[in-house]
Amino acid sequence: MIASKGLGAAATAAIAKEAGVSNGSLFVYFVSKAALLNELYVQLKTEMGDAAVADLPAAGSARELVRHIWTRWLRWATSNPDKRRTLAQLEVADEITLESHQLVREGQRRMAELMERSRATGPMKDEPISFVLLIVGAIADTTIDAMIRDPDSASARSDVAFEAVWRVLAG
Amino acid sequence: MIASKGLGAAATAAIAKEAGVSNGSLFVYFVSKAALLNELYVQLKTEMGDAAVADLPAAGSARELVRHIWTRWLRWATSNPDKRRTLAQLEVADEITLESHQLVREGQRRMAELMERSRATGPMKDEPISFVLLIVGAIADTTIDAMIRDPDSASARSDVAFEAVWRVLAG
Amino acid sequence: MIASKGLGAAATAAIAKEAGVSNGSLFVYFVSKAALLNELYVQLKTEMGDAAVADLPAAGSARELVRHIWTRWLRWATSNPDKRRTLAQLEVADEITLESHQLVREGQRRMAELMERSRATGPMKDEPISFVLLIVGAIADTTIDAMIRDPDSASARSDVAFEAVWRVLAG
Amino acid sequence: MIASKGLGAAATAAIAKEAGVSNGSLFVYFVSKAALLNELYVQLKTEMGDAAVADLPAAGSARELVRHIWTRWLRWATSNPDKRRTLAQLEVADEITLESHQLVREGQRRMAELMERSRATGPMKDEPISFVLLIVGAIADTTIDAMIRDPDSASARSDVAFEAVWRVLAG
DNA sequence: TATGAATGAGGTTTCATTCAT
DNA sequence: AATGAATGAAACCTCATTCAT
Repeated sequence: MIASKGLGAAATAAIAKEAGVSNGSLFVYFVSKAALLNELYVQLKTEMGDAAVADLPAAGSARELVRHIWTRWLRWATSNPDKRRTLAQLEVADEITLESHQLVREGQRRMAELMERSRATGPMKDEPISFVLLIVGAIADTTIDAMIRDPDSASARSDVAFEAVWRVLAG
Repeated sequence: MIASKGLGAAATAAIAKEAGVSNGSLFVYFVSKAALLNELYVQLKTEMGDAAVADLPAAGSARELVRHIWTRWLRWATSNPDKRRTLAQLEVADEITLESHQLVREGQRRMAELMERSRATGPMKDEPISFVLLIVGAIADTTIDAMIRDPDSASARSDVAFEAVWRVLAG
Repeated sequence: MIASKGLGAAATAAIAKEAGVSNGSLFVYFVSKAALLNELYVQLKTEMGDAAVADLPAAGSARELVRHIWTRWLRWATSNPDKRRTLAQLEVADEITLESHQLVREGQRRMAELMERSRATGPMKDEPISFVLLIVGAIADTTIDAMIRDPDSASARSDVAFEAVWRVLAG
Repeated sequence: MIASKGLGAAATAAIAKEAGVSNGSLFVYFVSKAALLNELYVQLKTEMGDAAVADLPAAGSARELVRHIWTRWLRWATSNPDKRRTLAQLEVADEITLESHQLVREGQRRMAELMERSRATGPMKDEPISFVLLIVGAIADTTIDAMIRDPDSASARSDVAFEAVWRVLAG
């Protein structure tokens, strides 16, 4: 619902109906609409993070590992455009608390560690890792949007963007 | 108001009060709340674009010109954190029409031309210029946020991020 | 409320208060104010039509049957001056849709059939039945208003008006 | 404006614009919107009444005189459908004061006198003349509406309706 | 006298939340 | 635990009227 109509048009009554439960039941499980949104946000973000680091080989060069993550990340997003779009909306919603944002950052520690290795000797070696992660995330999101908008060039765009990311990280 | 409380909390009554006019007067000048937001969006975006390309020297290497833009751009954003935050909210608001987004894109043609020259021989030479612009914009926004969050390192962060952008564009 | 203050003064808030429910509850049962008015119109008009043809004897001359209807019709209207006044307002309200007007016409088919028989050999035999019905309705409404305005002469006026109607129909 | 959009959609601002004067000027000449509507009502009704009794021959049978009025009356209404429609709206508007309604009745004394002669020996001789006038007016309005709706049969309908009116009046 | 910007009360409608069943 | 009717605050918007110029 959020993906198609936007956050503003997602009334609790409509959400409950779509979920096949009654209006009141929604508030049995979520103390408020904000709580529901926060939980949804953390869950989607976690799912995305898990998808990105799934099947990560134990060994391999830093480039190979980042490439692995990059590919899974973008694949998840383009395979789940609704979830991706919902995430984009929730990311900037002011109902999402600081706690949720922090919780999510915890869940992406695995990815952070990998980035850490990749940029350790590169030109961004003195920046906070959180900043580096945000930069890479921003590029990824932009790439994903372009891929969804223009599926025919999706694969090529993903490759070019990965090279750009690698130049950012490793020079 | 939008900057501090978010778009959801910006009721027309509150906006009018803040502006020192009556509720009704607001609708004398803007046909609807959406119209107000769209006009605000276009105006802020135009102001930002103008600030970025102000005092652009007639000659100079592509790198110097992009550096010039980058500096002004980030300076405007960090000097006007409220406007920057408002813009970030409006960018994803669904009240903003396609027309406004297109109008804004027209206004940034100057920047687009410069980017065009910079990436013409680089690794992104075959991508649509709109995609390249979006990538650079995403990096800029992320950098701006970091600069506002941590003003002490703002200057250093801006420099490092510019180098990253240059690597993205020119290899 | 409509009867006493007019349609313009019947705010949904006032209607809800009068009905003993909250403002919001009104919109649980009626999708909009227009929907409420339309439903009210159809219901009142149906009630009036039903009252007019109630207890209609199976046999009898055309004149007797029309007289029967005339009497019941005027009795209903004078016994329910509020409903009658409301109906008069709704009849010309532009919130009432074409659908509602047509729906109402269906419901008065019984009356139409009787009129049909009455004017079949009279001077209006070549006019559309809808026109004949409207003429009779206009005379009835005018008579009802006069009866409400001056209750003492109500009975006499009803009789005289019926004779006039009969002259219109049957010559 | 009232004719086309209905009374509800005739805002003073729109009326002023249509009239080619400023918003404020309207209130220089009319103390309130209600005053404007009342004046319009009286004026239109007077115009209609005047049109009906224009060129009235000094002599002639009662039937001929009523026929004369009937013809002019319906001609005016069908030639000025906008005015007729406006009048229909104003007739039931609750902004129109009792004074205006009475004023109008004065203006129709000429017509009343004629009706008086026509029904003097007929079956409605004992009814108040105001009631008789209202009945005739109701039939006229219904006929006019039918004529506007179906211009092809307008002439025939006018004739048939006049005969009906005559039967009402003179038996 | 003419103007038109400013006003603010009032209208309809939405929706997160509650609570008796 | 599940329900869904009821709620009322708050949102957006309209418009008759005023008044300084």
